Amino acid sequence: MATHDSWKADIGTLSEAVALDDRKFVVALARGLEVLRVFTPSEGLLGNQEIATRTGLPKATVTRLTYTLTTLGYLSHIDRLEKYQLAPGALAIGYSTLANMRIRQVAQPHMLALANYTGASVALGTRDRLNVIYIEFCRGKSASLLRLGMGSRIPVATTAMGRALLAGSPEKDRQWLLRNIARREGKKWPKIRLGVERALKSVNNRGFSISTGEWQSDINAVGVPLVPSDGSGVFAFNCGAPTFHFDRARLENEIGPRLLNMVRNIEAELSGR
Amino acid sequence: MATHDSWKADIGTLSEAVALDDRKFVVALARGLEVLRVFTPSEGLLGNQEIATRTGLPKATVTRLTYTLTTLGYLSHIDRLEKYQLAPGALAIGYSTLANMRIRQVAQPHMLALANYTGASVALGTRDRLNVIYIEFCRGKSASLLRLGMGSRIPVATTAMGRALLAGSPEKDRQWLLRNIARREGKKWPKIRLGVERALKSVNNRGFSISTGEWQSDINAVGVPLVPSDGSGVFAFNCGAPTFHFDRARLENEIGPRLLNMVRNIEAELSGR
DNA sequence: CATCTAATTCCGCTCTGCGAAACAAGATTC
DNA sequence: GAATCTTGTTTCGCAGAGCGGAATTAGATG
Repeated sequence: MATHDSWKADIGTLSEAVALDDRKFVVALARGLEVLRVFTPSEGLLGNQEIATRTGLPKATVTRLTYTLTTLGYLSHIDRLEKYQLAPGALAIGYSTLANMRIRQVAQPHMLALANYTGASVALGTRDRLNVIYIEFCRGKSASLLRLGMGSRIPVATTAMGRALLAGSPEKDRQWLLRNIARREGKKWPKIRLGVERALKSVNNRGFSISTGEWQSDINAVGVPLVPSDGSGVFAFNCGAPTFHFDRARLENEIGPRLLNMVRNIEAELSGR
Repeated sequence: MATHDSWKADIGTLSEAVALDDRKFVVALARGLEVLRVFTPSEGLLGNQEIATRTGLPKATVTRLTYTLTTLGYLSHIDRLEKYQLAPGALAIGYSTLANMRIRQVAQPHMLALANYTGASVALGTRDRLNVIYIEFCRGKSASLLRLGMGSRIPVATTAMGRALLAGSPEKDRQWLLRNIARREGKKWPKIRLGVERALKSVNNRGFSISTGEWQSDINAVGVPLVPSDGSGVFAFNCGAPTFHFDRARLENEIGPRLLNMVRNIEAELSGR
């Protein structure tokens, strides 16, 4: 096998590292998708060279892949800069994904109600690789600083929502995730680990996780996992606001239980009918 | 070459039909992406068989592709139903795409202002294949019936925004689009064509296109194209409301010019600084 | 004009990806 | 409970798609 297998390190959807010498695995497809993945919200314009170094693929291969992706409308080429950017085709797939998450429609009104009542922001998210992605978001009055919204990516290990997702994931996924986060965080891991373990216990005991300024120093939040019985995935909600608005006591005694209650209602509505 | 090339008919990004026997074209990648595309907002759960018939690919091939996509986190398998659905990985790519469209950030406040002032909904969209996709949306007070929002797909030929996009596209793309729409619409085409041609003239003369109930019988709207000078694509705005709110005269004399003015401002802001 | 750097093209080789057909696993019917 | 659907997986030999090192082109820079 070739030497360009850096993406191995980063798969993380399935429950265990795969045998990648697998006869069923279509490498060309994986590589093409990997090219799309190197475009991130912060890195939106890339040339073939940059793509090549970032993916570890040889230049010639990248040329072919970008050519194909451009032909199909997933990338577009900015002639003036000799760079590529993601094109609407990539959007279309994302929107189809979003449209098929019934949980969003069901959850939205509940989230809105809670956001209005508490004045905080309420979000619904799920996990992709080592990130959490918001798939629905209700801005509270005190939204203030928070530069978040749908599509935002936040870390797994230091946020209330991320920790709730961890708690809701099957054991194998959780192990895999923690292993990889540990590797990435290096020295910071021991401290992070403590927070995670405390949060997992908290979810088991009280139903919600807490993060007090562990990600953004001025934001406190609670999180609750939701695993729909139809097996459609693992989700989590959070409710967060600036620290001066939610102190720890209020988080534990009021907001946490309230968010939990909301999730119970959504859960019932999802499986009922 | 194999007989499974239905997707040829549907490419539509580049300026002219490609030589697909091209040595540079990675077929396996194209096929894998085609598998993702058969999942639409209305068809969110598909089994291998269904995917095979919809794409025209042989079963064995589909098995391999779905296996790969699942491994990578773009599809997830619902065991209970023996079906696949789009997974968060697909979302992530879409969000990265959105995040890199500077036009959204720039346009948003302007759109909001116009929506508030007119009471109508204002949207920003771009094209993917034969559809228009909303990438930003401001709901007006009179939003009422309109079941739209970000990610909505609307037709090209019968909507104000679609027609504005047509007007803003390079000649070759426009030709290609019209040819394909004609083919799809069949008998209805002659009538649709008239509306399109009138709209193209209208954009040239007055700067905006109009659709009065030609898509949704109770919605009137105007549209204005915007082609940023950085070559990042072709976009269009619309401003629409129920017919009783926007009669034709008001559309032509007030809303159209106002939307056009808004777009000029956005354009200036985009290229300036 | 020489010297960068980035993108594309060439081209021969290899191993990937292909797909018909066989196989497996449930459901349904009679 | 044998026979017949339907849907998904696996096998396996072959063809040629995709690969990637190296050469080439195209622009920018000094």
